Amino acid sequence: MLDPRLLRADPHGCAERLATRGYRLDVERLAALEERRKALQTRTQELQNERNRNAKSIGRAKAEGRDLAPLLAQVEGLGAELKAVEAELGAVLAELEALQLTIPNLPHASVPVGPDAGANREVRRWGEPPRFEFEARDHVDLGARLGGMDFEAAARISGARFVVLRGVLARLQRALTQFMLDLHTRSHGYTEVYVPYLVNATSLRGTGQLPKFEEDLFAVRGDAGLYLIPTAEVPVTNLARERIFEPGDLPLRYVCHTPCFRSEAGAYGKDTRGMIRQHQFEKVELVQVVAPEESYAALEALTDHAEAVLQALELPYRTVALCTGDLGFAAAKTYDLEVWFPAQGTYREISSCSNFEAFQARRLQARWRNPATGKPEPVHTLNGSGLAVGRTLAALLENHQQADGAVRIPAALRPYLGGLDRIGPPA
RNA sequence: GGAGAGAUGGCCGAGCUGGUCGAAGGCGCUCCCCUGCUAAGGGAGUAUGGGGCUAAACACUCCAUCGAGGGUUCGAAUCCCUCUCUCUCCGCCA
Repeated sequence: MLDPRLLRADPHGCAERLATRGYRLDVERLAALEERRKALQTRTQELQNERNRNAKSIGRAKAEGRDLAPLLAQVEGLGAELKAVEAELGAVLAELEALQLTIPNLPHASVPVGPDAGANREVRRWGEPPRFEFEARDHVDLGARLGGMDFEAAARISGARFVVLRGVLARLQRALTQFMLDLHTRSHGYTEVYVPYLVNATSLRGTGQLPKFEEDLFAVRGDAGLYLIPTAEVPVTNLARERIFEPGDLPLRYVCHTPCFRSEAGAYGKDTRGMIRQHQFEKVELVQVVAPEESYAALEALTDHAEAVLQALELPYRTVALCTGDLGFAAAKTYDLEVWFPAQGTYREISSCSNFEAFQARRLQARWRNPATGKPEPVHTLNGSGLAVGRTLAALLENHQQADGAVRIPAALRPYLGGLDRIGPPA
């Protein structure tokens, strides 16, 4: 949610900045609603004030034993009028809120302006794409040869876009997860958290998945109104909801491993092969809650933390600053990390690191007491994948494959696999 | 799953035979005074969100909030209904 005061004070400025990300802000509609809101709210409060004063004078009169009839006659009709105005105000506020909840965040000034992914700006590259003396296999082939990556079994059990891992590949996924958690907790100052995988609608509204992106979510049957988490971002960021932090409490740095569930409605036909786009995948997520003036330094640091995983795993990647048109709904600025996939001969997203500024914090009512003003003000929130484990597994298989179909295990990961330095097809 | 109890400000805790209660009292915290150190004592202040006013802020003022939502009433922390959560006992269970 944008700052309602800013939206009121400078709607055209907001509209201009939102236009760079392809969102058209209906300034007239907003102004009309705002005008009605102001009139109705003022009127409501006047009537409430009148009611309160009347009630008090009746109370006094009763205490003094005076006749209440004339006073009661005086307030007749006031209640009905108040009720009517309140109802109208409620409707306008609901409409205003519904509109505000669907307005995306303002892009930061440093975000390159452009209509789509084509305008994204590469900021750096790390590592050399491997050159093979043979035809590079993709992770699906490699997985099949190694044994233990079974899409057919998953389809039988659940349907398309699931995978069953067995044996060394299941262990490899677990090893990757452990490695990432250890790196972030030991070297990057994050605290590991364990959180619910089912969350309520309020939590999803807080981080921005609702109301706009309900079709991407799996809702759980029954009347509890719960959803499967699409990312750990939701429960972890909601740790800050309805809280007021003291300056000394910040920054909060959390790392969390969870499965993620995405319905990916409408995405069928794209990236259908392999573990790249699944309904269920593992992810290690980094979340930070920081004082506003720290947030852009925190974004750089958080991105470095995610990059450190790729470097330790010796996976070539590039870092891309998303342009205004490619930015996610809630983000003010985003760096995507794209890892090299040899079989496709291209870089593909494996992490997305974003600063949401106060956009989520305002929806969450996540605040800190700014020592400069002494008042509660929204914090800034950030998150990034550190990393998506399924895609990391796929990238690792593909980048470290050998001519014989075996896969080299990078040194950093070996302690998590009992010292194994390669995994090969069963003898 | 069954039975019962409860949810009040940063914390504890009164109020709950409806009226001057946004809420006693205590603790904590902040500021001031006093005290030649530490201790003790006196005074003032100390919730959150929103509206109006303002170029903005301060100040001022109004509204809302006593778990959430609805209802009764001129008036609800107090009465009624629904929901959520917490605690105790029993059962079940990884």
